Amino acid sequence: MPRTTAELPLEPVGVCCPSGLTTPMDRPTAERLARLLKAVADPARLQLLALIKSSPGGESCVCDLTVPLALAQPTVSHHLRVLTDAGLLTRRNRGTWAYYSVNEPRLQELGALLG
Amino acid sequence: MPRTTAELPLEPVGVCCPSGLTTPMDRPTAERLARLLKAVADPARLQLLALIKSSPGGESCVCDLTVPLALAQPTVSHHLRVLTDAGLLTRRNRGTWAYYSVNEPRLQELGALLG
DNA sequence: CCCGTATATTGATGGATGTCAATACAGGAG
DNA sequence: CTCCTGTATTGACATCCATCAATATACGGG
Repeated sequence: MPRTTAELPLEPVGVCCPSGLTTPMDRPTAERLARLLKAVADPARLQLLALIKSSPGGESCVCDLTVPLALAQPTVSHHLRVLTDAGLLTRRNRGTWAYYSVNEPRLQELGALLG
Repeated sequence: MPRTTAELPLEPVGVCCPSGLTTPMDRPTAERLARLLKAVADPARLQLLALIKSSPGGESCVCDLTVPLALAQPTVSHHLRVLTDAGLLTRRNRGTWAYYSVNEPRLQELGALLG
């Protein structure tokens, strides 16, 4: 994956399609939504979302996440990037630390897609 | 993937964890949920769910799905199997035909997980 | 019993992806 | 400027996965 710069955040769910898969879906739309769902469909990333969301202030820095996930720091950074590129996390730098928080409206849009 | 027999349907979402990722999640739980989400995180399978759900009677046979998906029949059968193994589709045989319908409560559980 | 149709399974293949070690980058302390 | 610490990126590797052609299985009709 030769990507030198951050990916554009994917577009929101709601603009493209009705909730609940109530209508046939064309391929391009399905591919966009699948990319978004793939961002969530990973055990480490689910744990990250749950951890960040349930941590005090609703945000965590990378160093607080590697231990509970039992993964190497670059791996955690990778997952955080995938979630951020999907628009599900927001990064905020404070000094040397990078704090991530969950973009909840975005998550809810994804959930509404299925339900 | 040497699988000679159909997989057990995965357990429902609700039994394992609160809605909305409001609490830290252990690895085994995260892996179960990720497997479930992976079943949906594919363009062809999203199209299948939308197509089946919006077809008359809420069910379709394989032969009605290959053309709109523009995929070979074995590929469609494969995706239907993945969704069925995840408990998101139900198969009902009528003569030579296999009719699939969406297990909507199951889908809603998945949606509630995120929202 | 044999054929045609509908569906499922197998095997092979190219491409995506999760993981880590090594390295690069950035900011603060001294 | 120079170290140290926290984070991001690169490169490599193993595994997974979507896809199709070929084949197998199942069912109904004649």
